[in-house]
Amino acid sequence: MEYNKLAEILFPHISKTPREYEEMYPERDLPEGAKVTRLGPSPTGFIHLGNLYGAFVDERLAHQSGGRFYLRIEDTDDKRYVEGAVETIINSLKFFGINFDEGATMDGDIGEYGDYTQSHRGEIYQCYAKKLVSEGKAYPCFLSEDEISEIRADQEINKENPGIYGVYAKSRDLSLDEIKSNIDAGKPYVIRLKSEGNPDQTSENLRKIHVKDAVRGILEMPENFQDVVILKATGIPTYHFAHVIDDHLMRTTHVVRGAEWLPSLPIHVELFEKLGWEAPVYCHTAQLMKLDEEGNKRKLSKRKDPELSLDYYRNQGYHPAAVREYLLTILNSNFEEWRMANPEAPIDDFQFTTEKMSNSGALFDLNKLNDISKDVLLRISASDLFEFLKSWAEEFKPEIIHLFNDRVYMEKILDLGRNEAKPRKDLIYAQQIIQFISYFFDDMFVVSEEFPKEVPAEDVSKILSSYLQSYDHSDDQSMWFDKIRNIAVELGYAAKPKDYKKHPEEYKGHVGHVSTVIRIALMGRSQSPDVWEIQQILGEEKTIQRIKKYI
RNA sequence: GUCGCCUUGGUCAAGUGGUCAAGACGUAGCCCUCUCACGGCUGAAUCAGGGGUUCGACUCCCCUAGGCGAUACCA
Repeated sequence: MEYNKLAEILFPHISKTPREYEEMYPERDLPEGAKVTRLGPSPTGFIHLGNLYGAFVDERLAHQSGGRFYLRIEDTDDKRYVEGAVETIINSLKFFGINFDEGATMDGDIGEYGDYTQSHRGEIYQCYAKKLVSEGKAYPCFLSEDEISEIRADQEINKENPGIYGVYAKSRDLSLDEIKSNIDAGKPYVIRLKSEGNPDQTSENLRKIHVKDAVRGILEMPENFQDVVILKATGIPTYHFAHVIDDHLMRTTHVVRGAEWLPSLPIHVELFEKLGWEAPVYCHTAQLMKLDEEGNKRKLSKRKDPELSLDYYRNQGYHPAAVREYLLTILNSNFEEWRMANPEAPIDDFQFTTEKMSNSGALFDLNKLNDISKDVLLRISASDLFEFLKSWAEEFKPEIIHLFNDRVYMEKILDLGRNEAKPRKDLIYAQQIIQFISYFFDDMFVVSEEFPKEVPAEDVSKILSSYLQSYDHSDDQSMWFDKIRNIAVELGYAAKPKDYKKHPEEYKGHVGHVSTVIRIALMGRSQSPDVWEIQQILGEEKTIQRIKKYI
């Protein structure tokens, strides 16, 4: 067989040589140890927490080592393409602090290793397919869909491995003339790898390959024996081929991808070998899981889990720093420890390592996110928090944008109780924060709770009118509370809850019940931060106004 | 079915032959306290099962089970 002739017949339009591409995309000039990583989303327009999780690994690996992190659009499956998806991907990741150094952008490519969109790289893939054909390492396969399903049916009956290999690779041995006449007859074909693997997986001489994985250590797997498709009938490459070509030519050093790729790793290893290239370091990360209705762990799914879409967190108004911090705690088991030792340190000071990554899938834990978020928000100034909430409201809750008209007022509210030795941690995410502080604004103020049952109706008005009478906005906190104690005692309530607990028969209730009445009148709810502090923010006028409504 | 990966409390997990098996979230109780939050203290709760190897196994080996994934001209 004259493979060179075959290659010319199949790829007459390919004039560039592999060598030219090698020169076009030379080794990167980066410092020792610098890592080059990439994110390769398919443009379905949907990204979830799992994508962010992976992107974060890429980003840290590259930027921690002084390397490069680029975005490559993997759109070899035109059926999945969604308009505007690239923009969504870039924006969402940017919001969560993932920035690319090069690759596809909304305004075209940035960087020397493009094109960064796979559908624009047809000639490159075909050039290398041509090379493989010319070396007898790949061949055109004319098997139709029907023929392939027949083969599969046979294999199932015979309990053999499914796929195109060995004797089932019927197009392997076609002569040049047969191929020519097939092509002239207009028969569609794909290009398959001519695998040298041994299909007999059970035999003694089954060959194993060993691959170093930065997360999982040395992996031992059976070699590939499938004549996998590398170029589809359309001339577009499959993922396998595109991955190998692109990550070589773009000089990727570390390939971070989900563990679902583990089973196809042998294919990639054989492709790298056949092309004479060194494979990158693989980092197969565990998948983020979720609990399904039956209580089983399940990989995050794009269709089934819209609530794990990144948009969900933006909608709820989680601060990106909180999401990053959460992701890092599940990404690296020693992060939490580090954070406790370095509560104020910027997150980028943490040395992320692939070795500390877990290799079993973590369940997403909203409780933990919320807990982390409280601490993260505490470290953000009221001024920054104001900006964050305002831009969140502009996007997701325009009807409350007027709350941000009075910046001084809002910042005081956000800072309430945050500057003490034991600061309050009330704030978690925007949606929750707005609800939490709603009573500061007349148009959102509603009385949603009953007065305590210990306080009869006539006492409510007595308490509130005494309170109003004695109210002095300039009282300090202890003067203010002494007055409440006095009101309580005068009306037959215990000055201290402990007294009431000891002798419940002697009192109607205790000072806590009395102050709850005031709290409900002012805030509409029985639970809130310190009343005196709230009044100071609310101002004298609004405070008196709200009490007066009850008299 | 076959192949691969994984398996410590409800969740995230430390642990690499000898530990009373860390810690965090959650949870229960107590303390602080005018409510809530914060903070502090205390508690309940884990090595999937079975075989080996060893003086000794969460740690090494084998088997089983379970979970997840792959088995496409999807990625």
